[in-house]
Amino acid sequence: MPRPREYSDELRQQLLDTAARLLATEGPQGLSTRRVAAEVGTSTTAIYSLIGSKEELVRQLFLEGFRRLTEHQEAVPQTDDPLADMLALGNAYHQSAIDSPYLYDVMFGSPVPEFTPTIEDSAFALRTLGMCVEVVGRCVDAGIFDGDPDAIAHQFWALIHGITSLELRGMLGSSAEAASHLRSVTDAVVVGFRTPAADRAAHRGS
Amino acid sequence: MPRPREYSDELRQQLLDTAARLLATEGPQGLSTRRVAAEVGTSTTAIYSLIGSKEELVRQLFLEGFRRLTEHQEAVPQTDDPLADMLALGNAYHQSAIDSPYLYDVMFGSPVPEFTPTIEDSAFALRTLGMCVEVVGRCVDAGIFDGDPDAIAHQFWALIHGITSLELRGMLGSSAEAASHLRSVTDAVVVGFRTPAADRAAHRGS
DNA sequence: GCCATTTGATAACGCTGTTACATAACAACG
DNA sequence: CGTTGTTATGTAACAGCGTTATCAAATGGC
Repeated sequence: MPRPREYSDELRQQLLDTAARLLATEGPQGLSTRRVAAEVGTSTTAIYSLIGSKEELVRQLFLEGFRRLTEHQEAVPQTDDPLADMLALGNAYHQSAIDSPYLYDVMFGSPVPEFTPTIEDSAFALRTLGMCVEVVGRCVDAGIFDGDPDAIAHQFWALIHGITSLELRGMLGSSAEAASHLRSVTDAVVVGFRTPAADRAAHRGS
Repeated sequence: MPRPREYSDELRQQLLDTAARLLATEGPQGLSTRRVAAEVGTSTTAIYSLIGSKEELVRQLFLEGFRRLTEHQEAVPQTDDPLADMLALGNAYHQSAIDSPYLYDVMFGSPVPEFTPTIEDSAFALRTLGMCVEVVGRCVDAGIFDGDPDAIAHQFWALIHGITSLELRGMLGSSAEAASHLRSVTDAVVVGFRTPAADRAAHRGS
């Protein structure tokens, strides 16, 4: 009875791909429902039938960003030196962000007012940390670090994110300077993670 | 000959204050030229005559944010323990951000698509670091840290910003957990800054 | 061939930032 | 005192946005 579907999964994917491309090349300003639909050669109705809303469209970009980040992390070869592996993971994270600045902004900023991540979105994003927690765990097992792997992984992540975020906003000077800061501060914090937490606390205010 | 001005500096300030209030209470979504003008009891024309554009309006909030941040930093009493002073500065920074999350987002995110900071804006923002550089310099002079005060200050800043930014996006758990991370990672990095950079580099990959 | 049903583009609604226009208010001059 | 010139500033329009109601087109079953 019904007219066969023409809104296919393929069209849905085309919309998402076009949205990702527009975001990457023109930034959040270029990402409008009309524009996306026009590029694909359909109407905005397709977005509402196949995706639901602009909020949902951007959410898909957000999730895709973390999927790609996870892939990049998993592509980092693991060796028998867990500390080197962790630093390599940090560098891969940093490079991913520099390669896709607008996407990184969707993941950690709010450049599109329509979309703000929900608790579930954040929970999904946090899974990206899994690999980091694992490698930190290996560092602890090897006696290189002292402390809770989960906590250390979060803190290492925050450090890399802090450098990356400021660099993307041009607040750390040239990319060479930013890279230097990244190297120096990761080296510094790694030294701190080597030291038992009790000793570190004792140093405070001395 | 000309009609005397009725657009006073006072009206301009009212517009800016109202914009700041709307941003703080309702977020970027509540910040529209019509809304701001209506709250003050004038028309949008006032914004364009006295401020110029929405971009300029948000820029003023951006600059005001850094001015207030500087004030908060300067309110931190300095003692004869430079390391304690630096940690206090970091805590003040963190608290400022937590107290005004939307404003912090304007300063370091791009929640209002119309406004993106220029080089000059970023340069102004960087002056906030002055106090941090100074206190790090005192740490170096006291033999507590080893390295370039400017670089260490930037890295310390990035660390605090990284924790703060992730916390504001709900990615570090409860505020208690975030505070714990902040404490732990600052302790760790301080230990690293104590160690000469050459030694730190030597540790890498070992 | 006709009907029931679904598809999906058109067009509208309300919002946004921005601006052209018109009105209103005032200072200076004859 | 009235006219003129200049400026202030509200009104209303424009273009764009996200969203949705509407309606013509298309199709499988009878």
